Amino acid sequence: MPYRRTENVVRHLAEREEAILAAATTIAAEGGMGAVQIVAVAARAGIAAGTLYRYFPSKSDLIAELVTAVAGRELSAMAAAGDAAPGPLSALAACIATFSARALAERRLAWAVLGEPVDAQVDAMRLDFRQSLAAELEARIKTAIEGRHLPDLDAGVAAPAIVGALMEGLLGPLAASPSDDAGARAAVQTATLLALRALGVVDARARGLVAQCVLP
Amino acid sequence: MPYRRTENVVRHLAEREEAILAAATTIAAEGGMGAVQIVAVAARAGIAAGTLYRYFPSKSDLIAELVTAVAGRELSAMAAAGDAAPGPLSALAACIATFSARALAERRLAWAVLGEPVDAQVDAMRLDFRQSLAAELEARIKTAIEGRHLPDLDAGVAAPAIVGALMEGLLGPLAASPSDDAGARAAVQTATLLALRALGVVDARARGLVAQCVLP
DNA sequence: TTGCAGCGTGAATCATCGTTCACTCGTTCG
DNA sequence: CGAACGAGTGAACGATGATTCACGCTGCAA
Repeated sequence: MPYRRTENVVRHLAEREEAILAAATTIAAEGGMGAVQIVAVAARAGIAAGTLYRYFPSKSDLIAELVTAVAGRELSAMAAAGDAAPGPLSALAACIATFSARALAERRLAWAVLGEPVDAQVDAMRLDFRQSLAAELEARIKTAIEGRHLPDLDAGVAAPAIVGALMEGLLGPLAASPSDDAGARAAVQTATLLALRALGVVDARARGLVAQCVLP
Repeated sequence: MPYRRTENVVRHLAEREEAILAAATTIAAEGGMGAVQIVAVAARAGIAAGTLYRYFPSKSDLIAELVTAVAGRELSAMAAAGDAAPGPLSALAACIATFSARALAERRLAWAVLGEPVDAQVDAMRLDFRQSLAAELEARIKTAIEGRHLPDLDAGVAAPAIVGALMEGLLGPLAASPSDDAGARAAVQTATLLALRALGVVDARARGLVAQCVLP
């Protein structure tokens, strides 16, 4: 029974899978989803195209893991920021600001994973991410409504709308890319302010809700 | 000098070009941009693939004309609705509500032309459309700010954000599709309300701003 | 040291589509 | 009524990119 899974072998395999995923992520962050091609990823990871298929059964699976990883990281950060906030409204504000700030910090990657045009097969996975983002917001919006912190409104429309607004207002090709850190911060604050006001918070800025955010 | 452009010939050519464009639009409205393929469009128009190239130099040009046609129609409707309104705020409300209502009425086509993932070459044209939408809104937002109808805010972020919010909140795959006319109207009103509040209008509903819209 | 499991390889293959082109045939003009 | 023009055709081509596979090589096991 030769070639048992030694420590060494296992580690090597895991490292290589990690390297492939990292290569794919880097390429996505540099050139968008369109640039994530098997040969390119393999080359970046220092292996041949065929080798990649020893680790991922198909390109779709590779992309799925990539999206899942990024989404998981972002969703946790967002949830953590929300949970750390003192009340429903500041939780919402923290979620929105955190998501915005982190997305803006890795703008290209965020856009690749969230909104950039790709083929349909790949798109299905990103849908989950947007769905989860919207779900997280929707839950917090509903909580705030129940606690009378927000006026009654259709959270099912509002949550996706906020996701879309942040995507298009901060990440998409229409958005002006902030040149420096201060500009980015200002954009995040503007976006947060817009989102909170949309939900019916009239004096978000005065309450100091827009300043919160957790950076990567 | 044979084969001069007779009335008949000219009309025939124009009709055929129109038919091709109509076929492409229908296919886009049914199956999204991905389904707009040369052979499929040609078949739907009742001609051969090669014939299509007598009318459009490339697929990109075909898509460009398709997007331009739809965009022009929608932008005019939006501008008209805005111009007919009595003041800057109701103009904004009318623009947003009109766009939303018309987009929702042809949801699949609107999404295909505005947001649906496709390849990069095609995407450039849709960018113009989103750009124009944002520009129209931005101008009206600035007017309203100058007239002190809105608080000071960064219109360059707000306008794309609203476009994104409407796209994602009403058209995108996350949005629940309204089953009936009343549901659609409610969704449009919710979206309009959110957008106006985001801009700083605190009592949009009370002022009756959200009821306006011009249907197709 | 030797045998062999299984990783690594990368050229070949397959699939998808946009685009072309040599040819047919209906229409127009003299 | 022909001759010529040019619309129409659709199979073939080309480009791109994912996926496969037969073979070489590495490094565990005995």
